[in-house]
Amino acid sequence: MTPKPAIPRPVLERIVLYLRQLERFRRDGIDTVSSPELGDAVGASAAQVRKDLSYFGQFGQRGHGYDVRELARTLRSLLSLDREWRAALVGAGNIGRALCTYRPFRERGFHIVALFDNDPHREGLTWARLKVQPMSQLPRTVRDLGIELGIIAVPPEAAQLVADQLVAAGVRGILNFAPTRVVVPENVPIRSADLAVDIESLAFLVANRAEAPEP
Amino acid sequence: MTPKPAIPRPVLERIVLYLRQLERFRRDGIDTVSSPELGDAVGASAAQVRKDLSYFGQFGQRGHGYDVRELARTLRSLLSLDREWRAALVGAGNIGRALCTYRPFRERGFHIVALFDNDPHREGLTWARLKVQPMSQLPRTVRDLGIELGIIAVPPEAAQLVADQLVAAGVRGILNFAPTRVVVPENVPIRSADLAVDIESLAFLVANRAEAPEP
DNA sequence: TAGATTGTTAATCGATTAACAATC
DNA sequence: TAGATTGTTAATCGATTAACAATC
Repeated sequence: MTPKPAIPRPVLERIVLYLRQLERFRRDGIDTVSSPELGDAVGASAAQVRKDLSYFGQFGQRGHGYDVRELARTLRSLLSLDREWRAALVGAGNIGRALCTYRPFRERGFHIVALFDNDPHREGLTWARLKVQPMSQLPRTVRDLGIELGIIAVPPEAAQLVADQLVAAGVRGILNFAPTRVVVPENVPIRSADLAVDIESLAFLVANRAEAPEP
Repeated sequence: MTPKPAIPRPVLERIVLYLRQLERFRRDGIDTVSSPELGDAVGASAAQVRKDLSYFGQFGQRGHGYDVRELARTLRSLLSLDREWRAALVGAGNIGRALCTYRPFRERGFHIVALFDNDPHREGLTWARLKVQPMSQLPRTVRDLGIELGIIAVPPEAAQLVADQLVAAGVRGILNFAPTRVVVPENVPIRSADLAVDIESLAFLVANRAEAPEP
């Protein structure tokens, strides 16, 4: 029995982009796209589009391309984005507040349904209709609300402890915004959005940017 | 004349992590680290640490390891993180507000010194001592304040236009938070922090996570 | 000196690109 | 049918890992 081959990370991320673009095409009334068209729109090559899609199956029609609406629906389903996801957000600070009402999350069905912070000054605050709860409430709330995802938006010093608590409470995946490494059991996927790494590497590129762009 | 070899993107990102970790070691009073120690701390192999550092030079002492303080200072300098960077933030929405006071940026010398938004409802708002300016002020402000970086925190529909305006105004690098592709001249480095891609790919991994972790 | 650890080269692995037969 | 475009295989490219001589 062959276990389904793992999707390489870069492929997965591009598939997400393809889906997003397909939905935009749809909104623009476009019914069919070819791999070069889809590639152009997201900054990938036609070959890459086809190769990436082939990890998931065969969706095109030779000579014609892909049906926008159908491929979008299929990818949404394959990515499990055709349903709601409930998340607990830990850290009632600045980014935390922003994420509570973050449109791209909402539009995709990601709902932050509980808010936690251990700072007594923040307990009882209400953001986007959510009351900030103490961490002691985490396990109960995760269970009661059927929360599957945890979002870490605390200072780096606290991130590992929070991750441990999230895992213990039963979340199945973690999105980490703290600029630090967090170790979790390998059956709990974790993705880090490390904004500091982004801006710092950008600064390096600016400071050392190619004098002469290729002709 | 050999142009200095480009640093691969993954290498650059890890170097940023090494620097961060070295500074933590320093704060903990650790004076010397070996490549396995540094690697462990950031989740890289010892070989990778050494290989990565070798893109920038030779910093270790055989038989002893690396001097924490000295390597940190050297990397800070090579990454151009031993100086201040001024950024203009476009988009006075939720993420914009969070970024204005985002500690990891501040601590690294990234200062948001001007705030722009074209929504008349937001003009005149003041966040973190910055008054929201209309986009028409961008070129003048970039010039007057010596702004080098632009941060895009507007809805995806507006992102490309804002990027064009930032480039025209003279910023040298862009950090894009809008969940969309943005095209800029190739002498302007751009990094995208696409939080939607992060959470969506996380959801896929959760929904399809390996039943049995490797033994 | 002996032990430890670097810096670098060679081997491996994985991802991207190119090419093209299949086929709508 | 002829033209277009897919799905896939093979070739290339790039990044990671392993190994080890150099050397502190």
